[in-house]
Amino acid sequence: MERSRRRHRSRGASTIFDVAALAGVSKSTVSNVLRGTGRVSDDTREIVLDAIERLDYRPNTLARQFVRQRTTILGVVVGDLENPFNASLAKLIERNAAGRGYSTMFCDVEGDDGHSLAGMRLLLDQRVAGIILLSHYGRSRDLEATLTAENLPVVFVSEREEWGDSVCIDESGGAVMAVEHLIETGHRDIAYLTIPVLERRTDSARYRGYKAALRKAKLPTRPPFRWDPASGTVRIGHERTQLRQILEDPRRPTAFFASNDLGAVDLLEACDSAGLRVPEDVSIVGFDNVSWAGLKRIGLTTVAQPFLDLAQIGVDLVLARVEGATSAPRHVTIPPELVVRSSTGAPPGIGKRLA
Amino acid sequence: MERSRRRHRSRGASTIFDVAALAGVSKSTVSNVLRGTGRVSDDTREIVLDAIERLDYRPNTLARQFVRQRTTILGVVVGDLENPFNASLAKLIERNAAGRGYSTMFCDVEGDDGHSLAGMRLLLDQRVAGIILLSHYGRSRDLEATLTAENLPVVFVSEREEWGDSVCIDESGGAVMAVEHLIETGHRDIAYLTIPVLERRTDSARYRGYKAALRKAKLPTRPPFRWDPASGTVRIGHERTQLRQILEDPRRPTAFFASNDLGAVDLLEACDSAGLRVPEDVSIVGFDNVSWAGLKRIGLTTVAQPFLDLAQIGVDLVLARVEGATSAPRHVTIPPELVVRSSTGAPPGIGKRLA
DNA sequence: CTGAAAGCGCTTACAG
DNA sequence: CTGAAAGCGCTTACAG
Repeated sequence: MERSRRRHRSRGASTIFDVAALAGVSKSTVSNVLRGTGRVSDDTREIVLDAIERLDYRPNTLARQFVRQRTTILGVVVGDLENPFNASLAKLIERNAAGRGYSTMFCDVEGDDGHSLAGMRLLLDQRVAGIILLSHYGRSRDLEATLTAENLPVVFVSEREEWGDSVCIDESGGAVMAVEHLIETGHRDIAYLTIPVLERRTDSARYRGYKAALRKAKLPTRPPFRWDPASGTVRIGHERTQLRQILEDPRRPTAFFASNDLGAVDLLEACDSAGLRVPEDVSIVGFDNVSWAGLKRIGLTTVAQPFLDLAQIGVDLVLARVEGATSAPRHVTIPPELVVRSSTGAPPGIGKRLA
Repeated sequence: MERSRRRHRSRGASTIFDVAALAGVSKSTVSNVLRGTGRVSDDTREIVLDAIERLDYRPNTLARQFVRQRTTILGVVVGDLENPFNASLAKLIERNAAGRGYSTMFCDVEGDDGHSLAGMRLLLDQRVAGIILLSHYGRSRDLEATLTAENLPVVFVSEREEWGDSVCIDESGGAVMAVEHLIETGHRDIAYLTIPVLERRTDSARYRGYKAALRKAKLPTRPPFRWDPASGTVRIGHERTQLRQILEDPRRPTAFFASNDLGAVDLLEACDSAGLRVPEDVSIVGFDNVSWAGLKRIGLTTVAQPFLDLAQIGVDLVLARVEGATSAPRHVTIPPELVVRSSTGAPPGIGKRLA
């Protein structure tokens, strides 16, 4: 009777009930076999597995997720999926998660907060098992409140916040590598140039590395050049000026360490249009090694983030917690790598001297 | 009694039961209010809505999806999420879907088929409401079988297959625009150059446009140059040669229409290293207008795909079907747009004549 | 217009 | 080791 009622289901996929009936056991036993709960005799297991195969049975994920009130979905919150840095990371995260049986649900929280929050709600309503945050641009307050309230595993990738796990490169160490490369190439006047999209904390760490490297070499540091490429304005301390003016000033730095590749390529273009040659007149180092940094026409020397490691460790961290770990937040730091290309070279003075 | 049993739930979120109790009505009525099923008196509705608000009740999505055996999740299958073309589209699709209350689940099916199929299984097991396919690189056979078996709404974005809805630009029309631009600039010997990643059908359409434009102008066409940038080999008909040789041959085409931007930028670099100036010696047009095509150092003239329209129409099409439409497959074509930058100019002969 | 009841396909104590 | 039963939080005919 129960059987006949059930048959008006649209899709004829078999259920745990069918398997139990065919195997001549109870649903509980089938369930135990399915979940590998040990207390099933080998004979019974055989019979059940056989029935499963004969019926081509696959457990209904929706039912399982419902009864467990937890899914095998990972939520990925990302500032801008189109940004090549995020796109590279997103892809690898998806691959890693899929390899471990988890689906990946994305939420692009760029732009206005209303949309972002609505998007986050969708993610939370779907009861994702955990959340991976990529460059969420710091609206961390609300997030923290919401996510800790839900008691959801959270990992920051390429970013660090104390209230969740995190994996990122040694940011200031990477900056040191960048600046030391410039110093070795002969530069003595190096500026740090940063753009608004960069997360504040990341920005400070990179600037810290910049200062450390110069101090170690007993060279002067400059305050950060805060550039808004859209308007062309640069803020240095309390002073405001145009990038153009800086570039046209003969006392300009001979090299720029840009806080990320997007800023670096914008600077590259600004140099081009100011008639400055890179690297003959100005050297530029970027940060991230986004996918187009290696285009020959760009040839950006940059600090590479090991995307594969970031993605893998990020997924590991969040899944460990999803699957039960309850340690204090773990913070993993991995080493960056300098990639030297054609945007750096000896400063003009040295160049002449050598010639 | 039922009440007390229920209270060992971990999260104290209120359920439809709580709302019903507080409002003094049945769960059915609450459900009717929630789903806007019309047969509820205004008074009752008021009371229920009030209770919902007081309890900060939000329906349990997992339960709803389970009982309906359908989710509000859209699956996006993509060849390579890191590819800037796909990344742009993916982002906009996510934004559009979220705006309409649907979450987006990604599956990157790049590379080996085993992983791809496993990824697809995850998507299907999650009972996504519909599927959006972006450049899935043609392993269409299995896909069609699987997806039609599941009777799932499917839309192809920037691609066309008869067995699902689709939205794409007028591919051959775009190619005509590209080639006519070259003709107008003075070129008489134009080649079509294509790379392996391009989907076959797209490739043919673009080549068709190439031929049409040249024939209309009564200019000679060439067979497609099939280039594999990895090896450097070009296949033209049955002949095999190296791109380098083609470029060094004085009888080389004065302009290349590359089948997409990735191929175009590779060609640009090949020209650079062969000592050919672009556009003085060789003109290049790409296709897609990926995010970095506009970098000044690249400056690729290209046929732009209107990403926003593609994403929006794609989501519209699949959701229409998700929400009940049952028409025959619909195929939407939208116009492309030529973006002229610095990679095209007059051919060498004309240049001299003008000088 | 409203409510009682069955059902979706699993998991999870609990008995035996 | 195995099974009967309750329960997860909704939706959906069906009666009234």
